[in-house]
Amino acid sequence: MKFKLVKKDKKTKARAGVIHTPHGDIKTPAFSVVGTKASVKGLDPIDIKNAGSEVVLANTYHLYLRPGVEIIKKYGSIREFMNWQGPTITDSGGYQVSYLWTRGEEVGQSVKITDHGARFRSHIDGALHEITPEKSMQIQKVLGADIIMAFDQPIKLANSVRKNNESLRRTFDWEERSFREWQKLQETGDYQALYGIVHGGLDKKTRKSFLDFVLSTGFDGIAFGDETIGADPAMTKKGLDTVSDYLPDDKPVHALGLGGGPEGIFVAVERGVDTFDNTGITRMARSGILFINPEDGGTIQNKFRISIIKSKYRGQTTPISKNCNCYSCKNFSAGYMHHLTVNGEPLAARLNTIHNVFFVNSLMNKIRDSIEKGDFTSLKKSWLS
RNA sequence: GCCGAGAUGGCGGAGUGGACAAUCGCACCAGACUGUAAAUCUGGCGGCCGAAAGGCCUGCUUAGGUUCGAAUCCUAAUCUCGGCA
Repeated sequence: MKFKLVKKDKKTKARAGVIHTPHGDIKTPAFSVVGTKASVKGLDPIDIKNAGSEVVLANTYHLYLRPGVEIIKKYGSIREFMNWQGPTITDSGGYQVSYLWTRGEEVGQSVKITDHGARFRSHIDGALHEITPEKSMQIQKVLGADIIMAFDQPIKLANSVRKNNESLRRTFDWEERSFREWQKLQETGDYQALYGIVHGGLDKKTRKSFLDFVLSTGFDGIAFGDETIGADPAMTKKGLDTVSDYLPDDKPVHALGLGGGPEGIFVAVERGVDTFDNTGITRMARSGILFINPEDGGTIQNKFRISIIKSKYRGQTTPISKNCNCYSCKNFSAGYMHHLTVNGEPLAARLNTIHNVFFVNSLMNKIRDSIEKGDFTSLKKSWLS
């Protein structure tokens, strides 16, 4: 993998670049669409490509449980398994084993995390499993993504300081072990870039020491995780501001689970984020929340989105947006999309997802163009003011 | 025409003397969605006032009646469904 910076914005830390991977280039800033179980729900690889996506992010935890590494081995990698030709990323599964259960009653029963690793029960059949940093790397080697993540344990702001400090200490150790195991595994096969994850929440000192650790260890890229990067743009701002001054030019930066829609994207990009993934964009599509740009009435207040299930769209003969060039808007009316969504037709998931993914990819293209032309700030103004 | 069953909120359907403005489901309305256990989840849903707690009004086909009290019991009417002619 090689990251090449094309242009840096003068007023902000936004940057345009290219990530060269063994399976294609990713022009940055870019959105990595999420295909957790080697599938972007509702889309096939042609749809994904036509919606403008260059990279897909899958998940170690889910694919390890199903179909399992032995099955993926038969295909070669998730690329062959899902027939996606382009670059891929896998998340390490650290996030999943730590926090997948916190919504249920089984908190503390289904997962036990020690310095050695995470023992947990499968959400599918209850079987006991363990993922260690080494094992996460081994699984990700089989999955064969171009970019892989170190095994970590995200903190939660609601947790006690003591618990979070333990997670942070453990994550340093886990990431170092991930790195050592990864070095061994890269002796064969296609090169997989390993990103180290910078934790620390809103604490500048911790963030900085994590960043220093990631840079000095020799990871190929930098990832930001935890909830401060999540849904709230104001929080994302604070979280990224802790270390955005220290990001190097020669390492790509990924925001894991960046939320907040267009606003969150601008916040992240102007702080040096090159790639990000997000599940809401595709998940919201399936429940009928669709993005619209400023020309169609998108604002910070409405979060640049509409709900296609609202009765006002019943019978509308025009598309969601006349300005949108996505397959759905070019071929179908808003009234038909409303009808499909209200009725839970499988086609609704596809058309809605295509729209949202295309929308975000288009925004990323506009952002990239504006950085190259030197007018990123005015683009941002036209969206956020 | 006769015999039998029934009529509850936009719909389906509970409740069969007081805890009922009425379980629940659907529909509808509003909201949420971070490295996806999510085609998911949450809230509202007779009217009026209130941020809420709560208060007032109207209400279980219609008209009477019994009762301290009726969606629930009685009488009649209307309508619907099933069976027989």
